[in-house]
Amino acid sequence: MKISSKTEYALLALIDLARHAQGGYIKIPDICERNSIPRKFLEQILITLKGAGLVRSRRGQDGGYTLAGDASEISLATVIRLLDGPLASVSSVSKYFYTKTPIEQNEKLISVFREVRDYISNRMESTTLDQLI
Amino acid sequence: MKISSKTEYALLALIDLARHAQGGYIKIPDICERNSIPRKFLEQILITLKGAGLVRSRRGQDGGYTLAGDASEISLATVIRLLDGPLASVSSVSKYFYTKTPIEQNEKLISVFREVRDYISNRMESTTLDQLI
DNA sequence: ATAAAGTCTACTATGTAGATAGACAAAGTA
DNA sequence: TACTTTGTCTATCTACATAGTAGACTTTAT
Repeated sequence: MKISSKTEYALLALIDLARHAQGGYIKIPDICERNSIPRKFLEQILITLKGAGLVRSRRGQDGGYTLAGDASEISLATVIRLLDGPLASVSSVSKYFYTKTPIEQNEKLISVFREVRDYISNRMESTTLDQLI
Repeated sequence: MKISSKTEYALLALIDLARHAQGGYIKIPDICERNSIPRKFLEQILITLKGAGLVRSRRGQDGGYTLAGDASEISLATVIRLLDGPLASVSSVSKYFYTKTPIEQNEKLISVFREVRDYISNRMESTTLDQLI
């Protein structure tokens, strides 16, 4: 029922990039310092973000990171799913969602959690980076 | 962002007890069988529930468990908090909730998560066992 | 060439989830 | 009283995830 610090750092880093979008490529140490993120940890996170096409990078002097597209195209849901996996809030919700629910499972209980999951999903899907600058 | 199976089992067990409220004390093996819960695991969970005053127990022949009060007095929130801890969905939300938010923290980001946490909280607080039978 | 970046691979520590095992205690029943 | 049936307590275990750290390597601008 919580978000990992990996995801939290990823979001802070992306927002940092969005804020400094005009400044060209932003260096890892700058992002780290402004957001209190451990350097080596952020490196890994950025590589994941790059793999997903959310950011671009350049090496060497004047290198660094920058958003690959517009901040309005990146939702919280995208980032969370990338780093933390599915948003489901109870294991059965995702496990049995597409199959028949076992008789033992409580339909009403499942539906409460499904409702919560849908709310979270909508909220995260509809919030984009540009709204967080 | 998910509920542990411990909590899931606890809820299933409590609902089971609520369903069989007329039948006096319900035995652990019966609950296990009806809900596919590992026996020794459920034992521990029930002891926690008992410690919190949600259920009562009796040993020996005709022993077992029963709800301590009315099913309408037990909310999902109570059970989840008891077994999984706070409902907060991002570490900073609970960590900094009562203190000054560090400048590095993104106010808007925090408020999105706070909003989600509040929604979950309300939903879980207002859903009680008797609605799940 | 060289310095300043990012990149890749590996490792480690710590905690938590999800159990399992077995001795023990109480309560009812013959 | 002895026995059986139930819950209770304590200890232990394995697997995996989280949250990082270390260091050698590669690319690029000057």
